[in-house]
Amino acid sequence: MLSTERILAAAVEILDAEGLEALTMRRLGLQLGVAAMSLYRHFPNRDALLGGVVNRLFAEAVSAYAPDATWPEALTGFGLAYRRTLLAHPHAVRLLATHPVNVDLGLELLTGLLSRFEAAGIAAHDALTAVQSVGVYVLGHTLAQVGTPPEHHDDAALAFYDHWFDSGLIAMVTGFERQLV
Amino acid sequence: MLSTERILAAAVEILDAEGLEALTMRRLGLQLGVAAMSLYRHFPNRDALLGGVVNRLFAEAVSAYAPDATWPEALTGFGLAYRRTLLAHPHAVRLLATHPVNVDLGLELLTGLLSRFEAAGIAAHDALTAVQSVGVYVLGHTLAQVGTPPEHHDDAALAFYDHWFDSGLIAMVTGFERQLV
DNA sequence: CGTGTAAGCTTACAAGGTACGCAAACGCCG
DNA sequence: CGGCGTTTGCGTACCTTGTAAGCTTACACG
Repeated sequence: MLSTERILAAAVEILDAEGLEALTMRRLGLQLGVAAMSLYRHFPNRDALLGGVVNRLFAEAVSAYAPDATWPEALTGFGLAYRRTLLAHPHAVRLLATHPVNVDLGLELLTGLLSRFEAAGIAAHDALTAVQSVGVYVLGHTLAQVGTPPEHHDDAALAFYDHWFDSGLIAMVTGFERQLV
Repeated sequence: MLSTERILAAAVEILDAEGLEALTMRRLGLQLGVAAMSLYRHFPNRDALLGGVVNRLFAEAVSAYAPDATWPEALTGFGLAYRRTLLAHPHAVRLLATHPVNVDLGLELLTGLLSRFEAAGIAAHDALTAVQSVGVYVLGHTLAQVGTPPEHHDDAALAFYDHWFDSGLIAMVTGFERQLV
């Protein structure tokens, strides 16, 4: 029996194993032992399906961490966890870039993190700005990393990206620390 | 007479006027008064053509500004100019996200900016980290902005994105200022 | 048992990228 | 000036992919 969940799970499998180009309706149907057109009972079109994959992965990223006590620590932890999840699904990063995460879902998933700002007396509006800034930094950075040609995928490159990521993240978080009282 | 330059210029035109989905080989040929297959004399395939568009737009962005004296000012100016160019070609932003800019071209275009770090005695390696961090922040932020559904494209939204962008950029630059002695 | 509804299937079509080989135009040489 | 190789563009055709439309099967419920 087909279900939204089963379809999305299969989609992520294909994505991870074979990349974005391989994620066609027919290929996905094959994976599920079903005809391509059957998928349209659950999604109006391919784009909606990809959107579902995006929301699923973002949820995975955010659920994978528990926010620390202070907001700078929690914010840093969010950035690290988000990056870790994205790098675990390298072929999905381009999807995240082109299919924005559902805003309401994003806010709901991030309440834990946002509450750390609230506890420090920071306006919700400023908290959101900081969290979103880190979010787009992580996405942009990961895009750059997964976009490098495969011949550069050695240990030195890994170390370079790790260091670069940390520097930028630290700069941003400390910058916000000064900015937000 | 067809040339790489003419093709890329026409591609950007179509992109700006009709969006990324409209940029097909046939449509581009039409624009140039030429058959689709003729384009393959200048590009091995569509992806290479899109890569050309990306490099062209990045060059436009970087050429559009002269770096200020101190590196924090120059870095901020770069971020602002890069964002301005991306927002001037909203349909191209997804391209920039999926087709990384040629590294050597990027470095060459950014020598002016990097020299400001050098003048302050900052290691080339650290300078690159800072510049790239701002670059991916700008791209990520612009992706988020152009990805918002059109019904939210009012003045309030514009102000929101502007403020968010500035906050994140300032945080990052001041963060690097503290980090880089 | 009859029937209505949900789940999946079959077929078919329209785009779109691009391989392949031909044709025309141009430059260079004798 | 004539021949010819090379460059530039074209026509045709093929394959892949998303998806519209309508059919079929099977199960629930009276």
